[in-house]
Amino acid sequence: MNTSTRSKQEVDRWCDDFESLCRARGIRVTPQRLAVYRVLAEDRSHPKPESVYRRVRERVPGLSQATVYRILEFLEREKLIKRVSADDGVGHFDANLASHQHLVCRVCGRMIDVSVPALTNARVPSVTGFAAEELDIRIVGRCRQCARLKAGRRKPLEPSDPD
Amino acid sequence: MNTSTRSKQEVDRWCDDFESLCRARGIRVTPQRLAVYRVLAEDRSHPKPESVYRRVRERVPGLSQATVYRILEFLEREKLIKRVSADDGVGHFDANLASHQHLVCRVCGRMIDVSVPALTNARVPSVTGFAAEELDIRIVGRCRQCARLKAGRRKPLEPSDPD
DNA sequence: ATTCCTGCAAACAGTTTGCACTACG
DNA sequence: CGTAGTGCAAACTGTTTGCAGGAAT
Repeated sequence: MNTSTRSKQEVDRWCDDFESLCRARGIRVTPQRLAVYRVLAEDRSHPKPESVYRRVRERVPGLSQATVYRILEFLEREKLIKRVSADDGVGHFDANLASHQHLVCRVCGRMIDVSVPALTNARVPSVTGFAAEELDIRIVGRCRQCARLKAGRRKPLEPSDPD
Repeated sequence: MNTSTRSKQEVDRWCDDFESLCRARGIRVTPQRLAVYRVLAEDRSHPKPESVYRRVRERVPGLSQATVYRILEFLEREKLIKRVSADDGVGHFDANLASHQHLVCRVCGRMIDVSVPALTNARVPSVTGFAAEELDIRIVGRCRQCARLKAGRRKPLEPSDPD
């Protein structure tokens, strides 16, 4: 099983839920929004806007980059997707709203979903003077491929979306 | 006490350590590097390159932005400072290498150091096929100021470096 | 003296915006 | 039909790079 995609049936279900949730909330459902959401639902690799754009465009030819940015920002504001924190300075998005953590390779930047029970169940600490809502946990290290390489090479693999 | 600065004596000590560590490692010590490091040591607010530039420039007049970027990247590579993950798409840096967490306000973006024992002591989980090295934990919520404001206002306060 | 660092300015990459047009509900 | 969404292109912000001169060891 390819770890960076989801099964078609799961994706279909997510998209159906997405569509009904939008309608219920009075959010307009456009082909562009549906397509952006679907690409995110299919892709576990936390793609960047540019990569979302490339893939959505194959299905919605006229699509413009600006629209992708606007949709991603909008869906994030509506809490229908999440923006995941990364230190490469570019946005990464995730349709998986369930509590989980990310393995982050410090060499290639790849980000892989995991769910470590001890962390998923960790209580959000109470801190005075701060309304803590959730924990965002990244496990930083080296992925299998990068761990093999001897130090020295700078960028053995391209970041998150190699395609 | 101002939570976003460190005492002069502590800063001096950090800078001394920094300088001797550089000499020991054969890293050239330039006024620019020293000044960038000092600004980071003084500032607990995880400043962006632009804000580091502004402050360092007051002390090193000729300084160019490119140099700040180069120094930040260099110091990070040498593990003398850390780049902290943020989702505003711009780099944020931290001279505090001790294990700690960040409170991140989802409204204004402010990032505050905390050390929650339960999290600081959390064991780095072992994940097959991944050489896990450290945990990067962000506690996301609303800071005191932003928690007070009723929903509606978009950006009550400016992100991390208001000055 | 040699090697590495810095300043400058231009190039770049990612993201945002104004405006006219289109389409969802 | 009205409002909100989209496409296009230009503007912007943050960051990187090439090169010539300068400084640290």
